Amino acid sequence: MDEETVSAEGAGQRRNSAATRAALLRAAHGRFIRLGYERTTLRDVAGDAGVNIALVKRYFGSKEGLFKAALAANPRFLDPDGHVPSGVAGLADALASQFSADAWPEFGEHPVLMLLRTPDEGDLGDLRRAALQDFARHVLASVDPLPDVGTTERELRSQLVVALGVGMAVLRSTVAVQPLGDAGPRELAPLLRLALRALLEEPRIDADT
Amino acid sequence: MDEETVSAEGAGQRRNSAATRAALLRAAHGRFIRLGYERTTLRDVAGDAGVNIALVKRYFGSKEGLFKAALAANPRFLDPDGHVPSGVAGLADALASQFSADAWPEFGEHPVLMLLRTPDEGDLGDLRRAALQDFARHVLASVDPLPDVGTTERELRSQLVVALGVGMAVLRSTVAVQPLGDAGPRELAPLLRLALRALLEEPRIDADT
DNA sequence: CCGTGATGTCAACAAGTGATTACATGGGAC
DNA sequence: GTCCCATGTAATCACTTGTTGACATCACGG
Repeated sequence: MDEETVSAEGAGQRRNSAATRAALLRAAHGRFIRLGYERTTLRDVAGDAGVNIALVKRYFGSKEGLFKAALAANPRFLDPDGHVPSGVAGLADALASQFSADAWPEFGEHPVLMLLRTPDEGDLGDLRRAALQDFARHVLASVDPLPDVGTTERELRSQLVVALGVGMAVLRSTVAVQPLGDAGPRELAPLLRLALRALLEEPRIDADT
Repeated sequence: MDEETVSAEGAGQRRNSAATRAALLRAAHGRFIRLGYERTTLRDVAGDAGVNIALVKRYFGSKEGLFKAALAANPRFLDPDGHVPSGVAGLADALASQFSADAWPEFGEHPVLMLLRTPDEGDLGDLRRAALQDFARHVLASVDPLPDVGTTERELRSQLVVALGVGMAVLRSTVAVQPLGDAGPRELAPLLRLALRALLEEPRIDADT
């Protein structure tokens, strides 16, 4: 892989624990997003950060501690600037821009991919489940509640929107299916508006075509 | 994990290369789907099949050969019985039944998950890209072509449908987000009809709400 | 200027991986 | 019955991984 992407030797400081820790965290964050937990090796992370591997233990205790720290530093979806988009159109625009090509250049891939490809064991599974449910909650908060729809179906609808986003991220990054892989917000947003308006604003279709 | 799930000692045959090969393949297929390529170890596969690990080399050459064989044995989506569903309603029903809980009991998870969590190196990436593009092609074949829509946008629309399916599989199996995780075809189908009708039959929304 | 704690380096370990080799054994051909 | 090859077994190799402890070195207060 490409090495020395981020280095701890930024300023003149030869020894700076905060900078070292930050470089390690940034390098790990990128690898966790692009490669997942298993395929990320501490030696590669330390190589990216330009730092000795033993410092992972010093600053994060273990690989799992490093992963949890990166997970805590993961950006929130749909409101990276702190504000929730309003209405289906705004939500579709936000999804389109965040899930299209060339978004998240600092990570190389969509940060939601960090939540997948994680061992199911222990509390890591709980952490990502919570993060994705939070994602769905943000979707729900962006639109007016549908009348005549129970809370369970409302959750289901919002989670289908999240599923659409997750699937887009996976197909774009991991598999690079075309033309979805290179699609930008201008091509995606109109279609996402279609799907989101149907999933979040239209009554269900029960019987026939 | 659970061991001895499938055994080569089915019949009285003490030595049967075909049975051994099949048991190995079935055990590997299940593990590849549930755990992905990396977390699947040949020792566990051989343990599941009740067979010595060296037989993997004999029958499949290597771990990658075993993976390719399992990938070739993967069921086709949307037409496991050979017939393509017709119309958006039929497509939604097929998606709902294949992507809801308790489908694919022989694998434990949705077979599409085998296509993800695969190293990008070499021809494995090409294989899964082809499989997913084939999936999208089946989606397109199930519906009447939209007038006034170019082929690129048509492909994009069908791939968004695939993204929805992939996202559902991921959220259901890997993350187990509720209520999507336990949703059955009866809850999913009406909502999928909404999304699919919008994505495949409605004209795009360009300007405002 | 020196000691003391923080910071970083080095070498090694145990566990687990896929791969490979030499050997044992069963069953059918003759 | 007796070869003989397909089939299966056991042991091991070379390698990578995360982890660890002992040691070196820098920074800074006294």
